[in-house]
Amino acid sequence: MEIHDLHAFVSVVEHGGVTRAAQKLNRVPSGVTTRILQLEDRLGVKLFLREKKRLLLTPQGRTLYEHARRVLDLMSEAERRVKSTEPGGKLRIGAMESTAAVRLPGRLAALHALHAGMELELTTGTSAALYRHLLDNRLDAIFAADVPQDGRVDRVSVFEETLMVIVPAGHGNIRNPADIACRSLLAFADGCSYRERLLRWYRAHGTAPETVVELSSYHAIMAAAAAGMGAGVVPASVLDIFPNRQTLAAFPLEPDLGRVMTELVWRTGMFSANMAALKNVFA
Amino acid sequence: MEIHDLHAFVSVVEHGGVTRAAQKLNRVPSGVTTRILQLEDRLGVKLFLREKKRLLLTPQGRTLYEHARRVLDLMSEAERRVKSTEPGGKLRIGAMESTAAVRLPGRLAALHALHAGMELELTTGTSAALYRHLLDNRLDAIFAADVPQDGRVDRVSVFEETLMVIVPAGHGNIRNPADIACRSLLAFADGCSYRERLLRWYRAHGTAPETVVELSSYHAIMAAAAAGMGAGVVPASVLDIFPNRQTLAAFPLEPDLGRVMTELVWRTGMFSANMAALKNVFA
DNA sequence: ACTGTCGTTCATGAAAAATGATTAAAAATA
DNA sequence: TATTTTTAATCATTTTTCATGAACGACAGT
Repeated sequence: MEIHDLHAFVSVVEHGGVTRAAQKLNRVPSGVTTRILQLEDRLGVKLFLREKKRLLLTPQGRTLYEHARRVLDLMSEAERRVKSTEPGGKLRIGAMESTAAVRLPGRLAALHALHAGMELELTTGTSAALYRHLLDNRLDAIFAADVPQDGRVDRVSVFEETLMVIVPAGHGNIRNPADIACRSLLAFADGCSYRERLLRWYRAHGTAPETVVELSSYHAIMAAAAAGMGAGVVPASVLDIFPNRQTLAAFPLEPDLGRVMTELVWRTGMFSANMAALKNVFA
Repeated sequence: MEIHDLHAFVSVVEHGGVTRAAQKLNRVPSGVTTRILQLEDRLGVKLFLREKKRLLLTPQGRTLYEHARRVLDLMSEAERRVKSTEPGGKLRIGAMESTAAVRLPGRLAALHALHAGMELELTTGTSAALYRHLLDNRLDAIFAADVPQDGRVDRVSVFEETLMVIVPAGHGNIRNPADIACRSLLAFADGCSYRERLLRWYRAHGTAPETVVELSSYHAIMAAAAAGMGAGVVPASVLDIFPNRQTLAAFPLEPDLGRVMTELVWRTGMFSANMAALKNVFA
């Protein structure tokens, strides 16, 4: 039961005869006959009732026809979709928590409005985790920071974030880690590139936070910082949407560590129509 | 894009490699590789990204996979259904008006209850019209009377009807056409075997009705007869379900013409599982 | 009786596919 | 580090499959 056979069969049914079917298929009638006969033989079922010189579809033939028609339609649909340069179907996007919260909602909505056929799947995670998933082919594109140089991926810069050290309101100015009154560091899960940057900053000044408290959302970090649990680090854009902004004091990290590029990264050779549409919206 | 190719492709995707796919397909790996490469070539699209002897599905590959999976499922479903000896799918039944009204409802309901997968399509018409449709393969089975002997069809007797000549209540006994006081004959459309039988009866007695009024339902015929418009002929079974039975007088036609066998008829060689189920309910 | 149409049968040549051996590169193991 | 396995790809060869064209038989319409 190959597509070729079904094509011949369907053509015979729809054109009501081997000869006309053969013409439509640009084939010789005897070949079409052989196809049908072979099909009947393999299925062990009579597809047509031969009467005089006419072919009458048997009930089994009708059953096969109905299915064959759907199969052929589905096949051409498949070919169309695979070859299509139009966006459509699933696109698995990964993003850092902060990016997902501040940068993506508006533009992803715009993307969806532009290409209704696209199904966007958004997963959040740390830059490191996202990058692993990209390499494992579990994500099609990620928004991440500090992604290592790697020949297997292509990238384009999309946002620049400014990292802010946050402490309770009233805290004095912060120029280096020693200025931070809080001993605890409030941070995101391991693998978070912002946390990594802050720790680099500590190390650069020959020190380290006493303890690190891992929290699972930026809102939690900011709320904890406001409550005096410790110092945290968040992008300025995230800080801007924090409802109780006035409960926090915030100081920019020194530029070489505090200016972070968020990149849109995808696997080289995996630049699909969906990827193009995504890139278009952001870059 | 043949089914064979799709099989190889989905197997590679699902087993994550050419080697394992080849094992599952009882084929040699090199053949599977060639298949995939050919598929990519014909589609003009990279299905896999080759990275360090590993195959990673591209977005286009994923699109194809999703469709291919459905195609293969549909194919096996088709094969299953075609080979199946279980009733299911459409069965196009034709019946005379009288049979459809009196004999079929109960048993067709039973048939449907027995095989929920069957879709019964009932068409009514005269025996002659039904027979034509059967030969044209527009019906799968018919309930009809006086179907000609014909090597192209098989048959089985299912009901015996007794034809009754009906006239307004109070009419005297009827033994031959001359006894009928009414000049008009109320009859079904041309091609109705009952009407034909009644006319044969007239001819056998060397006479003919003055005029024939064609009506489109047995209820109309009985109502018209009750109103004195003319004489009609209906099966006793139909007469039994007429609401105003007492407004009519009815006399059986002489047995050789008045006893009519209704047969279930189908085309030789078209005895499907559905037909078997139908026959089982009636014979 | 003639003519044209239709589906089928058959032998033949051409195209396509599976195979097995081989290679190159990477991963697993010692 | 060295060795063994595993993996996908390439190539020549064999096998299988398919389309072709000619011939045939059965019918339909003038």
